[in-house]
Amino acid sequence: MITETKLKPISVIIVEDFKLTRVGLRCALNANEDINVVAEAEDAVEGLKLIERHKPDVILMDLGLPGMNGIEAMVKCKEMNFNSKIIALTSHDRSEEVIASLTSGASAYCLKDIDPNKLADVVRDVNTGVCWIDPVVAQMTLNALPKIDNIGVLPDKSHSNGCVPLTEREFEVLKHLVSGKSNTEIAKELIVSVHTAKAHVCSILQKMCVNDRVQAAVKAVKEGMV
Amino acid sequence: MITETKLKPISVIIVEDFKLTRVGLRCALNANEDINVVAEAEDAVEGLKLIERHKPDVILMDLGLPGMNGIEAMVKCKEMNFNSKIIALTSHDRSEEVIASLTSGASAYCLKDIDPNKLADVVRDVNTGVCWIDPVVAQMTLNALPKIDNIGVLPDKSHSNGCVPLTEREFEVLKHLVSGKSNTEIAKELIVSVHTAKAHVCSILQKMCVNDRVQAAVKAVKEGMV
DNA sequence: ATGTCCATTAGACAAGTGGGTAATATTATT
DNA sequence: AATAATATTACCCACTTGTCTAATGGACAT
Repeated sequence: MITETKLKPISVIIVEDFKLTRVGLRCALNANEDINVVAEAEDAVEGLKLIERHKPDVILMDLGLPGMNGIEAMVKCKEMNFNSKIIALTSHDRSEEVIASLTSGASAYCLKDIDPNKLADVVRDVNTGVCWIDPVVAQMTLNALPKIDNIGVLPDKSHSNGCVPLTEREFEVLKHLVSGKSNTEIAKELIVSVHTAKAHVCSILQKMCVNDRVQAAVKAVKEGMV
Repeated sequence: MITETKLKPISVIIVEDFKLTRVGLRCALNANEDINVVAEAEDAVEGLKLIERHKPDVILMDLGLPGMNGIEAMVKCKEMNFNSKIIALTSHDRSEEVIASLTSGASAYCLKDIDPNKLADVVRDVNTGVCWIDPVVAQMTLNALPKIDNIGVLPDKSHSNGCVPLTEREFEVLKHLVSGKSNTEIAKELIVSVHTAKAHVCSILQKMCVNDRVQAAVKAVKEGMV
């Protein structure tokens, strides 16, 4: 059963300047038991405040906002470092806007004429980490990806990163490592001895199959495990 | 759920070498009234023949096929120019594999441990043109998108590297640094002494306003200067 | 020619790093 | 109750890193 029945509902914040659209979104989403719109904002500044206060699971962000636009807002939002997923919502289908959204923190890109039920599905998907892109702009987004030599990509040697998962603690250490902290600083942060920090770093390196912390940091950033 | 009322079902072809997985996929999908698995293949060559014959709406393509691999198969498939949507299916989460799939014609990337009901949803989504990417690899895919910060869409990030520009040589060193090389290795690569390499690294750190090479590497990756 | 910037080299030094090995406590799992 | 995994600490050792001062030659501009 994937029905999220008795779990706590997905909390959502809507940032959208048109009142009518805002009401529409709220109604469409609140019609679902597993989704709960906890707040709404009509501009980015207000939105960011609400996001900071509520730390929602999912943020519906209109791109065409007055004042600070949606993309700037998403950047600031990501800087706050909650784990909120962002759905970019717009009526345009400009290529740069799509790419800019997705590289600025959005996990999904929806056009406003999306079916309300479908939108609820997207909210659920995005909440689990899925990347979802509207049909109208999907192809152009895929075309923007850097081309890689297709042949030889599959040595099928299953290993790379996923094989040995990091423990929670190691993951915590990794985050500090990526932010450029030394072992001593990491130790201080986690309130453990330097020896412990070193031990964690050491096993992180081995599990990630890299030789030093720089490689670990780069790999972590590139693969989005931060 | 969105019940696709009495329209003709979505036709699907499965290309997968493991018989058991194949059966599992077929059962999981055929359990849905609006989805109809019309054919199955256990290798790419056979798969392409079936695809040509049936012109399915959606193709489930395993990447780790014997002989011609799934990515090659997708390229050939796209060359046939039917409008079939492709879902890449694999158990790996290697970054290059994901990108290669999506640039070779796939509209979706699923790991094999996906929930069967979810897979049916993905089939429906993809059939409408959506791009859908598994949570495990979503972030790394988004990170692979080209950064576009010179367009008016994005906030003016002059702080990034604009303060003090790196020289060509330093840039060269930075690239090696990001790839995880030690000063000794960088020196060997550039055919200079270790002292030189260290000197370059030192000025890179100062120009990038960071304290150590890890921070430099992370910043370089995040801001797309590599 | 003079000054400035860059690339190169060098020696020295304090601090940090990564690899060993090994021990103990806590926590799940069986 | 026994086992396994994880977190924690410690010590030692070779090596790396980042900063410092200092020197040399090339390029480019005023």
